[in-house]
Amino acid sequence: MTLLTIQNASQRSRLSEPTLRYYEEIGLIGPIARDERSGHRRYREQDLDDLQVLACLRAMGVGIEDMRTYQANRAKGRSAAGEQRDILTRHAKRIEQEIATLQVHLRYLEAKAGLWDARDRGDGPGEEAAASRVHVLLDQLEAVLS
Amino acid sequence: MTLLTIQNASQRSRLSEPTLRYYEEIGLIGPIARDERSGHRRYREQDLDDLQVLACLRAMGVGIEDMRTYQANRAKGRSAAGEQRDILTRHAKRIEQEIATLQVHLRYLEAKAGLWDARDRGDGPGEEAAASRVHVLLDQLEAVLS
DNA sequence: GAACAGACCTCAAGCGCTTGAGGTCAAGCA
DNA sequence: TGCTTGACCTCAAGCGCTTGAGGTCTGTTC
Repeated sequence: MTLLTIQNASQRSRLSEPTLRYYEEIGLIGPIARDERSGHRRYREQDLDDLQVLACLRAMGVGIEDMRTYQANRAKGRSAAGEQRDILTRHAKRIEQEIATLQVHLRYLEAKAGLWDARDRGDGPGEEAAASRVHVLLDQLEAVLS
Repeated sequence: MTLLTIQNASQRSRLSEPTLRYYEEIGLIGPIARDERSGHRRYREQDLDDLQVLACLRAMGVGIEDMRTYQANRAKGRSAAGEQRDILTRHAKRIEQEIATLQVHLRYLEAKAGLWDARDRGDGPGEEAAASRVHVLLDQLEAVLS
């Protein structure tokens, strides 16, 4: 049975070391075994599996409480499959929404950056005031859309 | 000159009341005038313009320090236009990246939700173990991609 | 005139981490 | 043998707000 240091566990799970300690502290993963002399954490392969799952969920913006539920259900197997699916589809919807919003923002940012660019080059008299007015309009548009 | 309560300002800027107080506290917007008797905040149209801009920036994930810079530059007009454009294009890149990542996650979530769905219906003997194995593989894939 | 509702105030704590300070432990080297 | 290095430890504070507690002010109703 291979035991991993927190550094190894961090690399393989792609979670930072403080995050690993944090997840243990709040009980998202069970207490990790310690080295007797040094008191340092030693992770088992089993722990790594758990971390892998948590890392995925986190990457998708799943909140701590949902992670907790998901982990608990994982142990139950088939009987809790429905709830697992619900958690995931709920987040899939959130992400779809988020993508749509970001795409609006992106268009806005590009338009606006273009404006400052024109202003930077200073395209003639009256340009300054006109650009300023367009800025305000764009901001208002964005406020309505967001 | 119309003066607005914090509630009105919140509605029109789409920033929560605590956020308005917070932005004032950290100096993102200048100190807001107060009603003499009650001590309640009274927002001017000028303040609303500032809030509008901040709301846009925030909606796009621009950090506080960049907001501060952006606001300061706004007052300078043409001379700081280059820096304004930089802030915006920098964030545009971030958002593009974010969209790409989210799209990967979305595909992953859908695949995974489908798996739990199959497991829920229980498609026969041996299915349980097989699904479990696929779960682990998917998690690893996601860990690499994210 | 007293009681109530509603909008506002300030202050403190919570979220999910990250960052930093300050200290311990274990191994390698002069 | 003492000294350095590096990986680890714990604890506290910071991020950008949000939420909640507890109190004040103003206006309305009985």
